[in-house]
Amino acid sequence: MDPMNTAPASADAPRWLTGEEQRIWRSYLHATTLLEDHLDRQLQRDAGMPHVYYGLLVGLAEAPHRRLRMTELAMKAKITRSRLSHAIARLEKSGWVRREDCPSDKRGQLAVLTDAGMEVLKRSAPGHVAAVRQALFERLTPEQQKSLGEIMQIVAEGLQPDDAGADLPWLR
Amino acid sequence: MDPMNTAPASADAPRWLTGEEQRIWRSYLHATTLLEDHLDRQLQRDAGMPHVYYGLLVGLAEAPHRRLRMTELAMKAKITRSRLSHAIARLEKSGWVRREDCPSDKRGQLAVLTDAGMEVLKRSAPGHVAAVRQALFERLTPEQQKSLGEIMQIVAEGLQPDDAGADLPWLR
DNA sequence: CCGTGTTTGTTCAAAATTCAAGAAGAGGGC
DNA sequence: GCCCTCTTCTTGAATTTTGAACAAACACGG
Repeated sequence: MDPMNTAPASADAPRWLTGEEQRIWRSYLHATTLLEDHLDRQLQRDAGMPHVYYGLLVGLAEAPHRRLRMTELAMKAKITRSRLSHAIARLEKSGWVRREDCPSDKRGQLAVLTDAGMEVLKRSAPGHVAAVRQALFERLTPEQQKSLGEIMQIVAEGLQPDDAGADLPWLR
Repeated sequence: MDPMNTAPASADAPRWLTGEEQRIWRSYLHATTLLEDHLDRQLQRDAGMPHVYYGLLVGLAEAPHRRLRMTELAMKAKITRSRLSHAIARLEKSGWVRREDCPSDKRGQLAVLTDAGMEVLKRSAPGHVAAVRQALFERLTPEQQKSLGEIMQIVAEGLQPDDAGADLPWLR
């Protein structure tokens, strides 16, 4: 009846994590930071860019005509437009991306993957995939892989900026 | 018999991710970046520091006498000593940590959690735990939580700098 | 005690990220 | 048209992170 009764946000007696939850959370933190660092170093060494930037090139390579509006690319990569602006500037300086004006919207910019960008992707993709494989998939059973996919899907959905009000169902 | 036969590293025909593996990997990337951003903003707003810094305070709070050698703290938090140096400098400027010389090793430094640091921890912990709960645990079944713990444990173990040569068992 | 190699922690500069602010265009309503 | 609001993207400054280089102290074989 009373929504405040079932979700006391953060007031009153805080509900701490149980010992088991703490172990899970710590494992999560350790695994994710170690993996991200690992891939960052691998790509910095082999491709000359951090993991996020690599992800941007992949996003462009998959898009029709290898180009995407800034906002779309930002959403696809789950980063802010500001961050993307800086990132694209850097990738442009490296010659892997160029900007184009959007014909239909004079405010808009298209990020376009250059041939050089496609090249560096082709060249570094195998090593990157191998790293992901070795760090993640090779260590997990098929069941664990499936489970991981479901779990991450759920978590991601719960955090989409779009679904911001998802925890206020009575306002929908 | 021949180790090279079972692990062609990254040469020759690269073994790409299957469609299902790609979905899993993307979900992983989206979930982890969204969650880390979410917690970073939450803590920046409520505690005035990013998530990693908060983790450092927690690490100190758990340590005997609320103090830890720099290297130990760095290992506990899975970050480099360089990064830790900067972070501690910042936390020191905020008054939440202070440095002490290590008695037994003149090279060493101890990072010590101050009372003010303990205060900010106490004050912001409930909100942080609530955020973790809401973003992660509340959305997963007990089985999924258990599975997540096991998976992350495995991944983390595989990336520990200590275990660097774990994929070269014949050298052990 | 003297070298030699390692560990510890810091520093610098360069790179990356965040946040707030802002310019410029789009999209209506009137 | 005009006004108002929202969207798009960029910018600049401050913060954070990285990687290499470094000094100081340790460890230890000789």
